[in-house]
Amino acid sequence: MLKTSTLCHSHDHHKHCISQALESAEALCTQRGVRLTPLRKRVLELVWQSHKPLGAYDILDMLSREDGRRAAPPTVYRGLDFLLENGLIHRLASLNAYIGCSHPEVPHEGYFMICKHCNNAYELAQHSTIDTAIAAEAEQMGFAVETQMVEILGTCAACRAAV
Amino acid sequence: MLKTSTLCHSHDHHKHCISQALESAEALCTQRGVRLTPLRKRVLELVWQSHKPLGAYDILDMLSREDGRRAAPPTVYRGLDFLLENGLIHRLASLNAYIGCSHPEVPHEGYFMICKHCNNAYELAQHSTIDTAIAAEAEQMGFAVETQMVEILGTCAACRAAV
DNA sequence: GAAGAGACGTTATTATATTACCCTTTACTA
DNA sequence: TAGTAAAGGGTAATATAATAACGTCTCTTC
Repeated sequence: MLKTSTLCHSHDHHKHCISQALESAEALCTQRGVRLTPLRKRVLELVWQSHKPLGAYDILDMLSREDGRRAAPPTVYRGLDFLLENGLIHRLASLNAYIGCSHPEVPHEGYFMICKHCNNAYELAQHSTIDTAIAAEAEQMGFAVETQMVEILGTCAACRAAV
Repeated sequence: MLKTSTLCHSHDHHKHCISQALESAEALCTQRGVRLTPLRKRVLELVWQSHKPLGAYDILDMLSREDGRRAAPPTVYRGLDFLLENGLIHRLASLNAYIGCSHPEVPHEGYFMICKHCNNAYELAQHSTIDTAIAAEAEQMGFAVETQMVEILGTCAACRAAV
């Protein structure tokens, strides 16, 4: 039942990946009656340009470079907040970083395996056994779950092989 | 199989709890040949004074108040680093906060349920079903786990009852 | 076209964490 | 027991992450 976000193996695939994400973001926003403004779209695009988690200030630098003038933090954080609220990206608390969500249609928490070597973050599918386990433990404690943070750091299969 | 850290229900119990923690910290450090210096001990004590996660700058303020003079950040962070390395406290990434570990004898990752209302953090026992689930998923991906971060935010049983 | 809401620019500030430098204390070893 | 290396910790400065407060512009809606 394990499913990871599809990683891109080529430049073309990656481009496809980004445009796919933007397209479905547009559709979702339209459907929900919220506005995917140019700024928000640009932030989303920047986040997707890497499959690796990106810091807010990284995005800020990219924006600034594009524009010439220096963008200010609230500009980026507003974009990120909107995208988070709409489930289009996830925040990785352990890295203070943000990453595109591969399945924004269904609101969900992100479970991640993060490789310390290549920095890729693999999003685990919802309804994994982890999900079940957490729900069960919470139930047992009488704890009402609101937000979950599951971030596993280590070495991915590819990097282990590459030693 | 669920076990939470014992919460203190009275002032006396709490005092007992702190001295217990300090005692076992002393023992562990001696056994490991590392030094639980006065500063480190003081930081540990401050962390334990609350069962709620405490920010580094909260600790800094407490230290400063005790001393009269203003302590500087590295003072606290060095203490926290030592305590983290020796498994005497855990760091909660989602809150940028630190909390005493109730079972420092066995090195382990912390799994936490954090109540948004009372701010208590309940540490789940190792070998919980969550543990098993994560190991299984990692295994399946060929991912070598190093560090885990499981932080569940919500409302604890006591606070739910208290509505 | 006036009122109100939403988006975003701008400046400043707060919160969290680290670096670099230097001196003292501790522990080891000859 | 003197010499020395390593560890501990004070201090100032800086880096990184996030928010607050306020103003303006552009829509919609009446």
